[in-house]
Amino acid sequence: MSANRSQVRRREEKEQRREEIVDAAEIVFQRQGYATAKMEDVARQARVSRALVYLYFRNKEELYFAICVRALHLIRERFVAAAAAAPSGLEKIHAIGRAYVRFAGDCPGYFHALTHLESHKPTEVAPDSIERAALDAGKAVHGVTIAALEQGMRDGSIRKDAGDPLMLALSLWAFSHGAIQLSISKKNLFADVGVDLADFTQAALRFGLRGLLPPTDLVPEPPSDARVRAPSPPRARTPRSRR
Amino acid sequence: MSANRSQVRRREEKEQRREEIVDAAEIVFQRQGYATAKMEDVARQARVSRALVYLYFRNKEELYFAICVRALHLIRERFVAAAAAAPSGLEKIHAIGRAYVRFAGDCPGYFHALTHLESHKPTEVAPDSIERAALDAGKAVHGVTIAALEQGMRDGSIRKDAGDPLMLALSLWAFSHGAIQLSISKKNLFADVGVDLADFTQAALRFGLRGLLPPTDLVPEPPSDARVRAPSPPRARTPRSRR
DNA sequence: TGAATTACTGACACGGCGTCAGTAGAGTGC
DNA sequence: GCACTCTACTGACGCCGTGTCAGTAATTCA
Repeated sequence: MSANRSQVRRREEKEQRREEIVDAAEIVFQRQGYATAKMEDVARQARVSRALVYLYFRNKEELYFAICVRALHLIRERFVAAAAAAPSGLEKIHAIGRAYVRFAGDCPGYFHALTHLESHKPTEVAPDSIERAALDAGKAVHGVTIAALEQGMRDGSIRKDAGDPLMLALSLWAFSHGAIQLSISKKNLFADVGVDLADFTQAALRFGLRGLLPPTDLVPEPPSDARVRAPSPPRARTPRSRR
Repeated sequence: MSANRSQVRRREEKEQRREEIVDAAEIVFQRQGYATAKMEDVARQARVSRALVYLYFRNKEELYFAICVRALHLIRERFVAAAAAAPSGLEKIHAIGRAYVRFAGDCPGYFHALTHLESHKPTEVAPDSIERAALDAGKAVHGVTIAALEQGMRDGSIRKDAGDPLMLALSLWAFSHGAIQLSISKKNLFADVGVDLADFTQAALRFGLRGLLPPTDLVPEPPSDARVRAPSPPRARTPRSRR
C-alpha cells in the first residue's frame, strides 16, 4: 500500500467527518433553533467530543455558514431543474420563484439559515473562508436566475427595458425571500385573518413578477404555469378560524 | 403632598428610567452590534448596575423588542408625513417606499432591529408583553400603507384588482425590506460592480411597484416623484472600483 | 420618628465557550 | 517486528456572561 494512497484516504475520511458534523449541526439547529443550540449538543449528536467540533469549525457561526453552503447548493440544483422544465424565459422565472417557495416549505431549517446569512453585516471575508464559499454559492444561484432573465429578454417574454439582469435577479431574490420570510413571521396574523400561507406567497410572487411582463401582456394573467384559479375576489378579510 | 400625587410621580420616574435603559441599549447595540453587546455594557452606558437592567427587562431579547417598538413608532410617523405630502394613492405609496429607504439609511440600528424581529419565529405572545407591543406597532404601520392603497384604488391611480390591501401592504413591506436588507448585506458586491446602493433600492422599489399601476399607465414611467433620470441604459456591469 | 414600601446593588452559582496539553492509534522506515 | 512520527481526537481548565437573590439605601406613609 503506497504512502500516497493512504494519504488520500486520510483526507477523504477527514472530509467525511466534517460532513458528519455538519449533518449533526443541521439536525440540532433544526430541532432547537440556532440560538439555543449548544456546541455540546452538536458534538453529542455527532458522537464526538466538543473539542473536535472546534477542530473543524472555529465557532457556531462557521457551522452555520457550512449549512448555508449546503442550502445554496441545493437551491441551485432545484432552480436549474425548475428552469429546465419551462420553455420561455418568463416561465423559467416563475418556475424558479415557485421552486424557492417550495424549498422554504421543504427545508425550513435551510431557509432560516439563509435568512441569518442575509442579515449578516458585510465584512471583509478571507478568500478561503467558509463565508467566502457561501457567498460564491449564492452567486451561482443568482447565475441561474440571470440566465433565465436574459433568455426572457431575448425571446420577448420579458420586457427588454426591465433593467439589468443582475440587479433584477437580486431584486427578485430579495422580494421572494422577503415575502416568504414575512409569511413565516406573520403566520399567526395570516391564521387570524383566514389567509393560506401558500396563497399569500403565490400572490405576492405573481404580483412581484408583473414588472417583468412586456406591455402587451400586462392586462391578462401571467402565462400557463400559474395554477388555474377562480377570478378570485380578494378572499382575505373573511375570518374563518383555522386551528 | 397627597399620597396619590407622589405615586404618580414615582411611576413617571420609573418609566423614565426604563427609557434611559432603552436609550443606552440603542447606543450600545448600534456601536457593537446586538450579538457582541453585553448586558454589562448596556448597564454601564446607562450608569446603572447590571441587576437593575434585569429588573426592567427579562433579557437582551426584550431590550431588543423595546427598541423595535420605538423604531416602528418612528416609521409610522414618517410614513404618515410622507403620505400626507403626496396627493394620489399611488404617489403616497411611492412616498412611503422612499421614506422606508431613507429610514433604513438614517437609522441602521433600528432597521437591523426590525430585521431581527421579522426573522423571529412566531410564538404565542403574552397579551401584555413587549413583543405584543411590537406586533401592534407593526400593525399601525401597515395601517398607513393600507389607507394609501385603498385611496389609490378609489382615485384610480392603483388598479382595483391588484389584490387585497392588507396582503398588498404586507407584500410591499416584505419587498422593500428584502431589497434594503439585500442592499446592505451585498454592499461589497455592489461596490465591486459599481452600482450605487441608493440607485439599486430605488430601482428595485419602482420595479416592485409596477404591479400596482393600472393598465394604461404601464408603459410610461411612474409619476412625478421618481427623480428625473436619463433613459438609463443598464449602468451596472461597468466596474468602476469604488472603495 | 419608626415602619413599610420601593429602587437599587454586590456577589454568587451556573453554564457555555474556546483552548491546550496530552493520549491513542495508525502509518512509515528500518 | 520495533521504534518513530504524525494526526485525529479527548478531558479538563480558565474565562466570561447570564440570571438571581439576599441585602442595603432611599423614599413615603402613619
